[in-house]
Amino acid sequence: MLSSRKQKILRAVVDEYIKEATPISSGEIKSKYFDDISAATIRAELSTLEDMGFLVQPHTSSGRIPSHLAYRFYVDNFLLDRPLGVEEIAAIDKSFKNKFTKVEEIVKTAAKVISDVTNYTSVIVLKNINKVVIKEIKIVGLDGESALVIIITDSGIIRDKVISVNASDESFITDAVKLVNKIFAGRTVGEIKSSGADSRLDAEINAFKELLNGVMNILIAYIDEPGSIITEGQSKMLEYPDTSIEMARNFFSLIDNKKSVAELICDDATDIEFSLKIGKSETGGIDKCAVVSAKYSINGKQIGHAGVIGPERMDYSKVVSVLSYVGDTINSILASSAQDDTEDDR
Amino acid sequence: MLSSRKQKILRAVVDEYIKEATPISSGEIKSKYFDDISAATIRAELSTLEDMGFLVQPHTSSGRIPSHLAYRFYVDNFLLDRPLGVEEIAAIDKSFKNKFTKVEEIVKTAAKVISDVTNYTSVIVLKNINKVVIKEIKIVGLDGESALVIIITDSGIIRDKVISVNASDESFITDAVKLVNKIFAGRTVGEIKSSGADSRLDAEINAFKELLNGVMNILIAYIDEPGSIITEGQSKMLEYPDTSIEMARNFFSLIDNKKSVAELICDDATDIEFSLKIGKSETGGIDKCAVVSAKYSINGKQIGHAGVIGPERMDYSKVVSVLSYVGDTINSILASSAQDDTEDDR
DNA sequence: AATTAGCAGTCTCACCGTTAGAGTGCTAAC
DNA sequence: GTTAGCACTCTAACGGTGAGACTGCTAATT
Repeated sequence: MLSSRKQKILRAVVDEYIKEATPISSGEIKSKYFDDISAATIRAELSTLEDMGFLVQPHTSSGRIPSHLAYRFYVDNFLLDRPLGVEEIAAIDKSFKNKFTKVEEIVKTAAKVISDVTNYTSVIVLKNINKVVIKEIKIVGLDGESALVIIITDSGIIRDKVISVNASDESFITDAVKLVNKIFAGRTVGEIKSSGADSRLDAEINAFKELLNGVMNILIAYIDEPGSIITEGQSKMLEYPDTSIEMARNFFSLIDNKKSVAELICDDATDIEFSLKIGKSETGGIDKCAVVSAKYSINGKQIGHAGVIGPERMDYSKVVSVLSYVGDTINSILASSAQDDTEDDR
Repeated sequence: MLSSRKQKILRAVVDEYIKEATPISSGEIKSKYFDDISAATIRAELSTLEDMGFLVQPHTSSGRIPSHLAYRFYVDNFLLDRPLGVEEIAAIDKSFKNKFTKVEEIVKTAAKVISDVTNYTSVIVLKNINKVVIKEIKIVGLDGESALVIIITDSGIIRDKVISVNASDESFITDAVKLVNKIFAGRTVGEIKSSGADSRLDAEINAFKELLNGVMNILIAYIDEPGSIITEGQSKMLEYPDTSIEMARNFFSLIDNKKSVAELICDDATDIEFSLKIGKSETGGIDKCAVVSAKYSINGKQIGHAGVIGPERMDYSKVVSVLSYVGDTINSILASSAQDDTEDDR
């Protein structure tokens, strides 16, 4: 275990480095953090902290910079739930004051505000959950050649998409709606995909085969999608003076690959609410970067993950506070409208 | 006017520089482009081309690199309609083989394929045209508290959005639809915005005031939006080895500002189909970058602009070919479905 | 045993000078 | 008008040097 003085010094190095992005010397720490001990003593401590793997010296006569171990220790031990400032809370609340109904809108807003308030790139990954229950399917004929299919579930509209049909007359659509709801309503999307349409209805189905296939395809596409990924503020990473062109390249080539972004943000390994990945090995190859992500849920049902990607020297406390406040806000918006639903399945 | 030999030399410098991104020497040009004249002669020509402002020497003893004037001359004189390769055509055709109905989907696909095939960042700006005529408005009640409003115009669905209503019973919606269509159908969005709802209907309107306002707001929001801007392949810019961190910063800070991107891509000043902006002064501040953009229209009606942003040393011919092929493809997809519409208003 | 002042040692950074090489501009000859 | 040849210029790379920033060590101090 680290002596409390070592901890204080380690914390000082990380705090200063996060602020300055330059190696920190013993003298600097002495003048800003300690009145009672000398720079020499701090030097001795720094030296052992380096031996323990927490600090790194770019070269013999420079100050120390934190290793990922140091950041790790920092977030594990010093991460305080620093309350957000009034302007930050105001900014977040303001973004959410509109009424939303489509999940995508809320998520987009959340991604934007997270990025704006933290000044880092934000990512939200929305799970397409098998377990979502279809409440009702509406079909609106458009022009005799195509129709808009609206799929309403217990968590709102999950999809509305145009399919092509040969709708001869008005009643065709009305009948189709009845049939489609008879088949799909009340079941979960997962169920439908695995079991297919109910075979006992074959006779009825034949008449509406084309339309039914269209709806089926929408549902299957929904499940098969990796989930929607929303990224905001990609350019934020470039605003930090110590971002090199290589870092930028690594960062953007990862960001452009939706699959790896999703993997990075969706950390289901642990049960804890927040996941912090620091450094090359933990972030899937972006050196000097870190990822903070949180599980988001509504009424206890997990709906996705939200996260922030930024430089290793990141304001972790702020990011965690923002992620958690935005998560609470979303929850309170959506929970109210879904309260009358089924019981929690925790 | 430039002698044909000067033109050949200028073209050689630009071609080589686009390939190599390094200053081009007289010897290089001699060996790759000329058998009949000596390097010394080429040197003399290079020197006068520099005096004329077409070439720049990074330092006295280096080769020449093109100035924007050179690129400008190059695109004005040497830009040939190089036909696309089979794989490129195949890639584009493949992306468009699905059936689309929402304009956004097509545009997203187009942006993606343009970026993929050219390897530059692509931008599409879609105009929200006042002149679009509302064919029909459909309203689908969802849960007694909210309803989905679908606005269908002569160019397809332009918007579907959830609004909140207090729909007491089924017939309320049915009546509302009748009223809404009575008021809005057949008029253009621009008209509606400027004139508001028809005041003679005031009595009828009162009952549906809330709902009507909701629809009105959707239409107004549509007009007031600067038009949707879709950007794809932002990271492509970083893939070029001569992209510096400053270039990247300039580039991304511009890209993040939707308004200036739109201004850059939407060049209505000239009547010509393609617009090429090269260098800092023409591109709104991104040094060493160029923008190629094209007007896109359907059935002769202009619907927006598509463009590519990349390094000044860009494969202009390829970009122009791709933009024009994609434009034709979109046109042929959408024109067919809208053929039965009103006559062209050119 | 921990702390500290003092000092030597080490490394970077910014200069400078040098050299090799690349490429030009000029000149005189064709 | 063209060209060969050469002097000239500039860069990039390398090594050396001195100032400055910190450290690590040691010996004295508490």
